Amino acid sequence: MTMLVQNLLRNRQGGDLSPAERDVIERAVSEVRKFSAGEVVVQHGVQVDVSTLLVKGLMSRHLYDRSGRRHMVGIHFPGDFVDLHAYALKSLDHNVGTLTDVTVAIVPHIRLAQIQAELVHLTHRLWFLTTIDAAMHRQWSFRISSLDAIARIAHFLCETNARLMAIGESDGHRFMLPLTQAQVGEVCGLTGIHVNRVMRDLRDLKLCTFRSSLVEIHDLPGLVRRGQFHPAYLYLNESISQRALGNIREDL
Amino acid sequence: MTMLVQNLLRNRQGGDLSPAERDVIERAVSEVRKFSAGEVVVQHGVQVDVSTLLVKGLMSRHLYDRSGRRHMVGIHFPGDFVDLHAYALKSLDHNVGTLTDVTVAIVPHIRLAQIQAELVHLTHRLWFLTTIDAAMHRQWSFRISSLDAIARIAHFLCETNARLMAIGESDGHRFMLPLTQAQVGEVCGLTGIHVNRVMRDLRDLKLCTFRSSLVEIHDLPGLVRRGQFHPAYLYLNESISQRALGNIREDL
DNA sequence: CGCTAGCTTGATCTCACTCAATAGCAGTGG
DNA sequence: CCACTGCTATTGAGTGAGATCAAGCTAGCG
Repeated sequence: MTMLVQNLLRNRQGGDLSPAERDVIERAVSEVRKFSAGEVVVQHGVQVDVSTLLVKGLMSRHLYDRSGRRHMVGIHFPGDFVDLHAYALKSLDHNVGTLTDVTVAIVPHIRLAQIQAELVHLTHRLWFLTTIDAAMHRQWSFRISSLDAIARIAHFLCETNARLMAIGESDGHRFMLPLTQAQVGEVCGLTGIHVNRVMRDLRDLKLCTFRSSLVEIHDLPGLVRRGQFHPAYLYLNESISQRALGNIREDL
Repeated sequence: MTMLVQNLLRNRQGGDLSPAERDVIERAVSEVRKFSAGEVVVQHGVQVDVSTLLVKGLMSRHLYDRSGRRHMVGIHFPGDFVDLHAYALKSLDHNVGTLTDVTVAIVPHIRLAQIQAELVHLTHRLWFLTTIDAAMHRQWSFRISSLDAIARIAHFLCETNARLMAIGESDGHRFMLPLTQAQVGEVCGLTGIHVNRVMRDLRDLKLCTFRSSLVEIHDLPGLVRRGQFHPAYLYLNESISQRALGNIREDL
């Protein structure tokens, strides 16, 4: 009843989970936990036997370089099964932490194993989910290596808008994103200072603004174009994909 | 008997596939095909119902930016199940192509579905495989955003050495890598011209050389250090991991 | 033997980094 | 109530790694 899993696989290609499937996942949850902003939830290299489903708040995955600088390789929103891949990997190659205060649902791998043995379709859907991770990572590395600073941030904001739309946390033009400019820098491979200048440019270009954690997109098609954003890699359903591009919905 | 799958999951954590499991995969192969260098094997966005196991040669995954420049988001060696994730995704968000002449084994998804319904452990191992992809992507985006040009190439060469060691294609210090400098640039987010300068630097530093597709590593620990390489993300077994770092094997 | 692809080197340019300084704002405690 | 602290945002000046443009070189191959 707690609706812990209401956003899981919501608005993805392949259709929503059935109520029965949702229920299976919900019952696989052993515990609901809360963490504060800035905590480490999973340390890299440490063997784990549970996975973490994000219910509320923002989490990140990150690596550190030798000089101690953090680099985000993923960011997670409610409904994301943040480290489902730990079920297959046993230990992670990166750290998982919180960006805000969060609520998470803990799912023991032993219950995932039961699901895998009994429910082929649901297993397939969960597998699907972990491969979308990889798709996002591909896009992140594309973003960093091929786009200039303005386009990187534009691309990141378009992606975030699309993902939040899928879970009902963005109306397509406004959403909350409780990140500092420095953290956006960690995502996009830029310094916080440069993020600041780019945000000013985006404002001057009348594309979007980002003040006190509120992102307002004034010209979504323009932002999409500037960021070379194509939402195919998110494997969202057709309706959300179209809206993520700023197209008027002609269907319905 | 053709040993199409001899390198699949070889030397990974969790142990090799059993002969029976190997046999299951081998029998799931519907066809063996050959492609020439530079061909497109899977076009992004096109629905597919087979996956491709690389038997011989090199393949890549890549995206194009608006100006038509290609950016590699993955590179594949024999034993890699290149687009196994297509089983979960149905269509890909990127292109798959050949870098050299290749031989591949085609595995229809319908047979993977049978395996998934019947063989829980093998399914888990295949799932594991797709999540390693994601781990590599994370490392690639780390590499591009956090390392300078020399370190990026050092890191890439260390990774390649490790992966090729796992399948017996590198002795730990010498291996064939039939890529042009421009292609290495596509991998590392650099121009071919700059790759050339960096290769000269690596030569001058007595770390390694790369001539006519032959990589010779003269100082593996030095290369590892320069590239901030930690092979954990490849989930190789302990022995190969140690050798990939240039450590003398004390065990055995 | 000429063509083409890949390698090599030089000159110049530019985007984003670094360092530095200031301003705004929230929370904390005297 | 204000002083103090710490974090975030903002702007300026100088620097540098890698891009771009251009040209010459090398080697395999029809």
